[in-house]
Amino acid sequence: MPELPEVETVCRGLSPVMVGQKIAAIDLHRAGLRIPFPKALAKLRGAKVTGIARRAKYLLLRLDNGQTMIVHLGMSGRMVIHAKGKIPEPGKHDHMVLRLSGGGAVFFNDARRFGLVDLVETAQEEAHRFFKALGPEPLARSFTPACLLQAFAGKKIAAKVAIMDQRVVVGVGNIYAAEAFFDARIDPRRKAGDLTTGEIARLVPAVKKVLRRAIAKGGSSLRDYVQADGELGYFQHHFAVYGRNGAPCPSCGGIIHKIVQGGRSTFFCPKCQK
DNA sequence: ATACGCCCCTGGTGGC
DNA sequence: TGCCACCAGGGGCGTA
Repeated sequence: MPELPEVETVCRGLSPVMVGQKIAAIDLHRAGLRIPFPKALAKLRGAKVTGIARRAKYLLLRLDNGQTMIVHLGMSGRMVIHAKGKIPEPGKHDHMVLRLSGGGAVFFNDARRFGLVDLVETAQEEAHRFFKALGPEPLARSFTPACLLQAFAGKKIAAKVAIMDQRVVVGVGNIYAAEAFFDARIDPRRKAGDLTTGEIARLVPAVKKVLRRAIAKGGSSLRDYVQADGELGYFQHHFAVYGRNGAPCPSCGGIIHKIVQGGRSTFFCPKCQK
């Protein structure tokens, strides 16, 4: 159930395994996930992976045929690396198997099937229906307080719901939204358009901080994970508020509350976050 | 344009 | 031990 830091970790873990390798075969074990698997996947045999990038929570596998394979892990997707000679039979939820020229394989496993795989001409990537409306990357320099202030202007929805809108800024999921609002000491129930310049100036660095910290943690755990079982991107986090309803606030010792916003759980400290 | 609810799907967990 | 309700970190899309 990856958020941006997990996807970034998967991206970094997959790179040394896949970049420079050719796709020897792609095995599909069902018709598709959230969207049908593109027919053209079958034609990728022999294409070389030239790089792996991330946009929002999408993994982008750059190929030397001018195309990019887009992979989204959804809520439960995993990429599992199997070394040459140690490739098991695909299991129930291993929907796509990428076999590499070096003899290894990468399994895309997704129990809930909210993930997706698509194929796009790299040159036309920006115009892809999933990408054309995306906001800035949260860790990019272009994501500034001025930028968020403008995006929030006039919005009547709760600020925490708004920060998860991919048109405002990409990749801020439910966990890190909660953590960022706690870090910035802002009540997640506040209307987005009501946040002051000063609050926005706290929120933007808070978003960057919680994401950077999680990515750093993922990176440090990467080697162990690959060695353990090939599964990428899942590591132990420590959260200040997420999932801690009823527990003491790490700052004031008060009780962390849980509410529902936009159908998702929000955790916050009413004493610290105003 | 904005806001909101729905839906895709399976598995883990906790209560009874 | 079994059953079952409930919950889960995403995000596109339809409707008002």
